[in-house]
Amino acid sequence: MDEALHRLVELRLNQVSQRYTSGRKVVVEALARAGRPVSIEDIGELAPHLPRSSAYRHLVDLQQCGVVRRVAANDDYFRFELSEDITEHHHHLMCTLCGNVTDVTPTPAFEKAMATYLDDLLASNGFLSSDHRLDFLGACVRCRGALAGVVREHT
Amino acid sequence: MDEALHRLVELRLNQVSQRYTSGRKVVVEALARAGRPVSIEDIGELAPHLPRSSAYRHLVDLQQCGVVRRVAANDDYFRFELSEDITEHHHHLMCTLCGNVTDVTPTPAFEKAMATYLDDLLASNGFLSSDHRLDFLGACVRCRGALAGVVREHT
DNA sequence: CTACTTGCAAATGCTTTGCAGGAGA
DNA sequence: TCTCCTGCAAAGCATTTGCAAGTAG
Repeated sequence: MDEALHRLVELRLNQVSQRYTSGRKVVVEALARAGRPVSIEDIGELAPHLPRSSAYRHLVDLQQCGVVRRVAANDDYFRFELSEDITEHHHHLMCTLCGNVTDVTPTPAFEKAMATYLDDLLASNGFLSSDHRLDFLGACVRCRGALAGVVREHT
Repeated sequence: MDEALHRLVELRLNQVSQRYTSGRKVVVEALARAGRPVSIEDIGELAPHLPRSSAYRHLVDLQQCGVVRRVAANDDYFRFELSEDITEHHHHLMCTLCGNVTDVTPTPAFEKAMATYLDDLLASNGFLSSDHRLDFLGACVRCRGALAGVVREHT
């Protein structure tokens, strides 16, 4: 299962004359295991022996060959995830309380509405979109639970 | 027209014991005139006499009182725009060729689909979203025209 | 007068890069 | 053996902050 992923990454790296080395593999595995956008900090924890400068460099290389996508979260740190043609198209739930990001897959009904909207944008603005990102900001279920506790105490 | 905006900003600043000074007014006017998310660089051009450190500080203050929202574009620079309760809810068209960002207002049909999707997210993930951002990445009409020219030349 | 503002210069901290040694094919 | 990769340390650069003078009310 992960074999297919590794082979795909190797192929894409080779296409730009680069090698799938152990350091790069570590990064890819960290992203695959996380299943959500991870920060450099996260990668530092998931791969303790990998120097930061190498992690940054691997991420740049993996972005250039289309394996990784950089995600701008609502805070000051970039996150990284496997690109959607490797995983699946998804949206992000960003908790503004704890900062964590979760993936969600859109419902068919919503995807249909999005497709229609894309057509509208091309017709009305001449804008041809190749990709989009939809991020929801709010409170995750954990933080909402914690908040409810606090509120209860104060009443 | 702009009078209402200025009064609103002054009110919000006063609520946190801050003053609506000329420097802050310059920033607000730059954002209002631009009508799209602007970078610090843009602000530097729109308000040449305002020091950067002051611009940054004003933006922080204006964010804290809910007048300004920071937008993470696809490149390395943050952009800033008036918050949606002052302007109107909108999405972004981000051109990956020239880097410019344009605002678009969603169609009623799409807004309806979005509302339904929000309900789904609460039901399925327990995530209560207070806000969302939808950015389209692609090629704007200008750049597409320029590209077409290049492609034509090469055939 | 007292509290908030502002400009300058210096600091901060994430991210990038030069370089020299190491490794894949 | 020729490229590409990697680690370290140093540099870059957008953004933040300390401080002292300025200003609003």
